[in-house]
Amino acid sequence: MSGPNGKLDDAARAGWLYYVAGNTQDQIAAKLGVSRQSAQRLVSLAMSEGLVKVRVDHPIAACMDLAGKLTSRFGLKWCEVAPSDPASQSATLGVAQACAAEMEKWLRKPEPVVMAVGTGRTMKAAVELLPPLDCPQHKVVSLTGNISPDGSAAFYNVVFTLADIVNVRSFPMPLPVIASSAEERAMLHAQKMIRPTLELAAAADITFLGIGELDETAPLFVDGFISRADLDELHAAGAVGEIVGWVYDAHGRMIAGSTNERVASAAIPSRETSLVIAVAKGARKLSGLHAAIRGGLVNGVLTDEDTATALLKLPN
Amino acid sequence: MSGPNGKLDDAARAGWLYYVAGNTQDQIAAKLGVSRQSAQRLVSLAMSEGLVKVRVDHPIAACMDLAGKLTSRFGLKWCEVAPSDPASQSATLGVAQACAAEMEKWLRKPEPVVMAVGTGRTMKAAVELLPPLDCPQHKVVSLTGNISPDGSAAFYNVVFTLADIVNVRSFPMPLPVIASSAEERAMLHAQKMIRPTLELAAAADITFLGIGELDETAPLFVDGFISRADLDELHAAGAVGEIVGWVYDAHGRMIAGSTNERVASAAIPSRETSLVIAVAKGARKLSGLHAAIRGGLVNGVLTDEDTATALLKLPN
DNA sequence: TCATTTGATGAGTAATTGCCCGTGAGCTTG
DNA sequence: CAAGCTCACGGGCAATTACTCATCAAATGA
Repeated sequence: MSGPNGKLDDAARAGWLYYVAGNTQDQIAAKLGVSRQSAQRLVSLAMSEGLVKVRVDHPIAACMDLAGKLTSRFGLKWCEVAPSDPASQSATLGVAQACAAEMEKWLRKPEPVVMAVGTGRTMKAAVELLPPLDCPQHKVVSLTGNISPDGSAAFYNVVFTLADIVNVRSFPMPLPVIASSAEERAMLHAQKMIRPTLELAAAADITFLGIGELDETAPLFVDGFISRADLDELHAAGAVGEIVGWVYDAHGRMIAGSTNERVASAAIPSRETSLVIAVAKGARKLSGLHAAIRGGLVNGVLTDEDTATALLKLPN
Repeated sequence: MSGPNGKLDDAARAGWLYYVAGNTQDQIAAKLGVSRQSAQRLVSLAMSEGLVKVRVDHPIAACMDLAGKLTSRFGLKWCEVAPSDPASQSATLGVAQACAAEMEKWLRKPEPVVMAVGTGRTMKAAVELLPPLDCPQHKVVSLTGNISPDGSAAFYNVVFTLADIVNVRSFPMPLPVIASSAEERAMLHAQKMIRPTLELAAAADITFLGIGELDETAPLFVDGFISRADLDELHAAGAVGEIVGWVYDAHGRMIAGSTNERVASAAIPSRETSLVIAVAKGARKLSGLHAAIRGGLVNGVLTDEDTATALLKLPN
């Protein structure tokens, strides 16, 4: 009767009665003829010995699992993985929805929050999914300029879109994305009207950023912010991705010189004081996302299952 | 975002965080940005929607499951199924251990208990597994006589064995198992010394009984309590099993006449006032056990996995 | 033999969970 | 448009569970 495994037998019994039959620990104690405390120990033992296995039958479960792995693997502060929807090959759908949900969560907080936002198609899609909200206590600041090279408003700048939907104090950055020279950038940033916005960006509590790829379809190039020569020069320097215009290599180190000397965007908010979330999915953004994570440019990730799986196969 | 399935997504998330990640409902509430109560509802929803599946990885789990099925199928008050140990083909091992454990549980109760015991190899094996106990508050009464046809003490009468190990007031029945005639039985039962024992048996709180098969190896026949002619007569009357000498048919109805008119054993205690547990396993005892259950001769069963599975395939 | 260690136990208590109920938003119906 | 209805929500509270601690008995070892 009382062998060394008699204990585990009882633990299994207790676990079964608790998790499968739904008994309370009091009932289990009565049925097993032990004290309630012992029943509790048995249930706990059954769990810690792995006798009880729980699985969640829902696509979300795999996502939660991947998010947990990414978090511990790359030392993230936050991570969420959206289901990859094989039905729609929309570049953004699942991730954008999740991003909108997370933004909404922050915007619904009663205490004032400073939210910084980057730019790009994914971000644009996300803010368009936001429901109308009234949150005058918050501030939303753009990290990038909103002026295209041709002088028009940059289409993928998202602060205006967001402000259309959400009643919030918004702070666009009335600058070009990339200045024509380092000197011009310095001059622009020295403007009285710009300083408060830059300071606000640096004080962000929460930051949502898109990742720009730097292949032939690089948004910076396609949208005309940088030239073919700039692109070639960046490639030569090992550039793999870009965040609000700042270009970095495969280790997440900023490229020295080149277009980075002229980027008019605010710096990425401190990962010490702000939760900085990269929102990106897809094979084309994989290396840029990976580099941003391993380089510590971001401390939060929002991506989809496929990309998360791919990330886990890459080195730290 | 908030589709009809958004709710289930959240429920799955909550269920995952709760059961897999081990978060408290407060933590889940914080992560999902809802109130604790809502988190509780989500966890509960995940469970009731079947999103969360729990399984216990232990031989015991299958036993608990079978026990539950037997209980509801045959309307039992109590049921336990011991694992079938393929390693040892001992006729009794697992079941006897479980029987000993259950007996011990009763004997450890502080309040006085009247325990009635039947006879047989399984019961004998069970009581031999009992640890020494001191419980003078209880009474153990034998339902069967302890005198063999040759006048010696019946070997498989278990009260003496039990009393050797456990310090308890024991009440053997100083009678033959089967009298030579109905008249002799009446006379024996009328004895002054026997009446209190019979009354005690009728007042049992808990009863443990073996099931006797009635094939060629019927214990009653092999041990010489009944003759070949008796056995043939019983077969002709449809007998399939025997409990403390009382022979019954496939529906659990007592055989009228024949040896039953001479059985000196006490009646099986009332299933209204006593928990009457049949302790039996094996294919040879299957029909006898099944008949005893469906006929309501017992309201508790202790058997092994194989026998339990076989029982479930038989009609009510 | 006796002191020490180890492990199990139950009391007490803090934390967590389950559930009832009033409230209010959103919807249907007259 | 008002009245009635449904239902999700969160406050509050009781039940349940988890954990800490002191105690005790068996095992161990000098």
